This record gives sequence, structure tokens and C-alpha cells, in this order.
Amino acid sequence: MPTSDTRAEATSPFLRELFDRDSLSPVRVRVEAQRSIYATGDEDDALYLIESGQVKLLMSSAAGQECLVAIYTAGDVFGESCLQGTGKRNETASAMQATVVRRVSRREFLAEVYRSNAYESLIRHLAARLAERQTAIFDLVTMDAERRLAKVLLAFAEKLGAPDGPYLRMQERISHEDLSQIVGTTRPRITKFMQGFRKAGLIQGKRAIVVDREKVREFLEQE
Amino acid sequence: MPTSDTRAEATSPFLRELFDRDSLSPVRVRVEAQRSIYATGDEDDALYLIESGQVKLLMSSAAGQECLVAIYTAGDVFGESCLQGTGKRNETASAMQATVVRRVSRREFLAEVYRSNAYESLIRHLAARLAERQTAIFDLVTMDAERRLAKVLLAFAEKLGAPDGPYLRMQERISHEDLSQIVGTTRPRITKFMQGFRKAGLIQGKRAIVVDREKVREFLEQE
DNA sequence: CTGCGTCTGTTCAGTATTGAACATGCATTT
DNA sequence: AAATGCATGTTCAATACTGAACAGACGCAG
Repeated sequence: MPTSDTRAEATSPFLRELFDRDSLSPVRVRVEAQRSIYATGDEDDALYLIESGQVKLLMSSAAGQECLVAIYTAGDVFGESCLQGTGKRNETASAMQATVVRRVSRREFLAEVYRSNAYESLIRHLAARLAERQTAIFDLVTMDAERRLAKVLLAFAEKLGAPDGPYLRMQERISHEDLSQIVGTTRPRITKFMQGFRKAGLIQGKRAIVVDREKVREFLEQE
Repeated sequence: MPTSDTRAEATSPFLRELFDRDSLSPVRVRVEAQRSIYATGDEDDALYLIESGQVKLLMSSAAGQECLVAIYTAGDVFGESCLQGTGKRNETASAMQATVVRRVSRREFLAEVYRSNAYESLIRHLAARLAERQTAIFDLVTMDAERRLAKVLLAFAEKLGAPDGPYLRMQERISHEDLSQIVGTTRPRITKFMQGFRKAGLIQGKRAIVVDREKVREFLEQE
């Protein structure tokens, strides 16, 4: 019974802390909204910590098809794909709003992991991300689009939302367009589902989305 | 343009070698066809090397829905999910035929990685698996079922097949049922697609599937 | 060589999903 | 306040997909 936070993953504190070490010399980079930090095919051999803002990770095909793999926010580390050691990115990281990141090269990062004997933590982290992706695959194969959307909303609410009675209030908006690229369906479909959810009381509001944790869980339970 | 071997992943030689070290004391286990090596919820804290046979990794829900995440064969290492350190399995590994595996506990495995200073290799391996899963997600979100099937066939042929002219001949069969759980569609659908592929010359034969690498690639290219 | 079980082939009605088009709403700029 | 631009809402015909049911083929154990 997979219940992981599909594509709204938390970063383990240890990874975050690594970026604070004096021995590292992270470069602080400010990125405009809609600008990419790295793109498919780039030779970018670094990891990033988000100081503020929001970043989406997307894969795309030559034909222009896109899929949103994950969204990261302040405190998250992303760019682990460089740990493959191929030197090339196979996805694009793009700022969803004005964002500030700290950048550390793979070599420096790994050297610091070595110095602090933190390999097992890093391995734990990667194994956990692997499990999350695996759960995402399971969801795509076995659940219908509506359910997948509910799950994604719940995941984001739990990651980004502030408690508000039985609700979780999300400050950051996610466009229907983005949601469709996460869920794997079309934009009009998302609109329809969202309306249904609103009617059923699973979510509330338009500007800031407010999610009723329990009701969404209930919806996901029912066969 | 993701082109990884979706769900037919090769194991890096270094991982395989680790299982040969004298300092490790792997337990050799013989598993009957259709028996599971570990199952969802099990407390199984080990990695496995396949000596002979074939293993499928599947995730399942309480409702009985299943999804085939990966297939591993002789020489592959699986069970990395234990590296999360939760002590519990969140997927099931099941022998598709009589299979012999070598089992090494996580602690022993990591100790050996430490002794041989091979952390970076392990990290590379995990990062690569992560990228593969990511590609699988992309495929599920952006491609239709027929294309996904073509891709899966190609991946397996390249992993398991022996060259035979322009073809790759697969000794091991994969049932339509299994394929449907990989691709995320129904069994009758797979049958239909396979017939279409046969007509178009992408594949040949019934017993042993024979795949025309080039033709399948062509099919995948065409938008 | 017979029966059994498993896998493949086939059909189909019902449903879900796509993709394209157009309409509306809501901020931001001028 | 009008104009602009972007996100959401709405519709619909065409298509893809599901799930269930049944038939045939094949391999294997008795």
C-alpha cells in the first residue's frame, strides 16, 4: 500500500546541513521566474539547495512533450542526477518564481560527504527518492487520473500547506497546466476534477487552495 | 529525449563483484518459481545477487492492484530498497522461474563498500536507477500504451536478447499479463498491440519473441 | 494421449480520455 | 478604465481504453 508523498518530496535535514559547512564554498545564484537553472543536455555537475522560491523538475522530449517530475521549495536539495557521473543533465530544473539557490559542485559535495563520513545518509536519501519514484510509477499504472490528482494535491498540501482547522492552506499556487503534467492528463480534465473536489468538499477556494486532509484521504481509500 | 532502458536495468559490474569478496559471507538461496523472495511489509534487510533465473519486482495495493516495476536476471543485483534503512520492504520480489540468489545483509554490504572505498560507485548506481525510474514516469505521462509497449519490448530485447541478424532473439518469455502490468494497460490490449507489431514487422515469432531493433526505434521516433 | 491449467486470441458494450476550440475571469500595465 | 495577457471554465466529437466474457492453443503431468 504505497502512501509516499508522490512528487512533493522532503529533503532530509542532513543534506541541507551539508550546504552550511564552512569547508564548502557554495555559490549563491539568483534566478528569475520562468528561467531554468539547468536544462536537458547541459553539462552541469552540481547540487543545489533552495534558499527561497520554488523549482520544478521536468523531463521533455524532442517533440515538446513535458512531464513534471517534482517540485522543490525552500530548504530542499535537488540536482542529485549529477551523481550519476555522466556530466550531463537529463532533465530541466526551472524556477517557478524568483528563486535563490546555493550551488555546490559534485566534487566538493562528495568530498564533504567523505570528510563527515556521511555516505550512509546520502545513500539513505537516494534510496528513499528511488522508492518515491517507484510509488509514482505505481500510481500512474494503477490509479485513474482523478485519484492521482487527489493524491498529488494531498502531497503538496502536506508539504507546502499550513494547518487551518481540518484544512491545509497552500500559499503557493500550482497552475492546472502544471498539475496536468504531473498527473498525466489534460488541462481541461484537471479543471473538471478540481470542480468536483470543490463540490465534494475535498478542497476549497480558488486563489489559495485549501485541502481537507481527511476528506481527501477518505476519497483515496474508497475502492 | 529520454532513451533509458525502462525497467530492464543492467547492474553495474562493480556491484556484482562485491558479492564475490571473501570478506562477505553471502547465503545462497534457491527459490521455486512463483515464490517470493521478500514481500511488501517484510522485515528484510538485505541485497541480492541473482546467480540464475529471473526475478520480478512488483508493488501492490491492498485492493490487489499490481504494477511490475522491474525485471532482473542473472548477474543483476536487487533489493536496494533496504538502503533506505526503514527495515521494511515496500515492494515484492518474486521469482518468475526457479532462481538462485546470493543474499547479503545491508550491514555487511555497506561494510564491504566502506572497506573497498566504493561509496561513489554505489552512489552512481543509485543515481542511475533514479534516472531510470524518472524516465519510466515520463513515458507513462507522455506516451500512449502502444508506444510504451514498444519501448518495453526494445528494452528487454536489448537486455535479454541475443543478436540474430537485424533481430534480437529473447530466450525468456514474458507473459502478456506481466507486460500489461508494466505498461499500465489491460491484457487484451497487449495482445492486440503485439499482433499489430507482428504485422508491421517490429517483432516476430510467438514462443521466443524476436525484435527488430531498428524497426522498433523507427516506430518510437515517428511522432 | 488425455485432461487440466495457463496463456493467448477475440469481441464488444460501456466508459474515460483526448485535443481542439471558444468563453470567461482576473490581475497587471498603461 | 481600457487593454493585455494568462489562467481557468466549458463544450464536444473523435478516439482510446476498460472489463468481462468466451474460444482456442499449447505444454505438462498423469
